Amino acid sequence: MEGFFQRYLSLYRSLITTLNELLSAYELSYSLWQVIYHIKTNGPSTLVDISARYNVEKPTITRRVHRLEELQMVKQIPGKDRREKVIQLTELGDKIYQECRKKITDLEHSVMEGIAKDEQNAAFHILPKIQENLFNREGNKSE
Amino acid sequence: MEGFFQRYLSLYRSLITTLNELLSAYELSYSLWQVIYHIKTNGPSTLVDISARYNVEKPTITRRVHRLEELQMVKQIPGKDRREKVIQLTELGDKIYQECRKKITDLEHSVMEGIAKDEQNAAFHILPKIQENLFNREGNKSE
DNA sequence: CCGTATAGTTACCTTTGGTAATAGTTATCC
DNA sequence: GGATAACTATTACCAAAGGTAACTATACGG
Repeated sequence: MEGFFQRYLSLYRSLITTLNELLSAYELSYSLWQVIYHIKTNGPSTLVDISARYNVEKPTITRRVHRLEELQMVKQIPGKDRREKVIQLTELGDKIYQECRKKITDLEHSVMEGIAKDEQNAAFHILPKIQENLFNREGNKSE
Repeated sequence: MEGFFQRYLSLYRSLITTLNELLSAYELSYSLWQVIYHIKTNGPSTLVDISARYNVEKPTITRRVHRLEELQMVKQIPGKDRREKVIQLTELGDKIYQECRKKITDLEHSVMEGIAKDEQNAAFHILPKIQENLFNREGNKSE
């Protein structure tokens, strides 16, 4: 499958730019959206949860959460552990989630226009498999 | 196809990190690799050629080319036009291209292990179509 | 109780890319 | 032919995103 990476990576810039433009209407970017999405999907979460989920360092998530607090889309409450802070959506955050979710889903549909359903499914299935293969290869290298 | 973007973008970080690690052995990154790849594929090129190809601003390419010059993988010669500088690979640049090309192709293969050929083909075909759909959507918006 | 692990933060740095302005060169068109 | 526009490349400045190291505060295990 020579040239696959090129095609894959070529799409990236277009896609992330479009998403960021779409989200900028709410003063968001895709990286901030990820936090909102994770909380919405997994319920109130800690910084460590989120950083583990996206395989990103903690300070990166600290920053994102602070930004979302400024935007009043998220608030932190103490966890059971006095170290922990549990991050949850505010009402505003939830409202904005709904709106963005809709727009992103629309975009997901419009981007697939004219593409056969079975091709869409193939691509959908293949992506996590590639990621797994990548991960395994990484593992092997450090043995 | 809900969740497609998430899957797509989740793979991105893993992939670009792996590629950058692979290329770091040659003091390269994927963004520098693009320049080498373009010259190798399209022959000696100007800055404008490259920036148009990757849809990236000219100063960005100026920087990449300067970096590649430092690494002595690329050199600039005057074009027919006294404004133009034509960028071409040095012998070293060509040698490194060959080595990286091989490693990247190996990676492309290993990442597809255990994935049916027709699924691979579907994904391969779908990516440019998605990009085109994105592009058309962009176009419509500014009308 | 003390050493270690964990959650989160802060300060600093790197990579990557964009925008605006500019110099030098060529094209165009009255 | 000369003014004006267009084009190539560069420079300086800025922004987004993420990483590392060091630190604070708290929890836990023996």
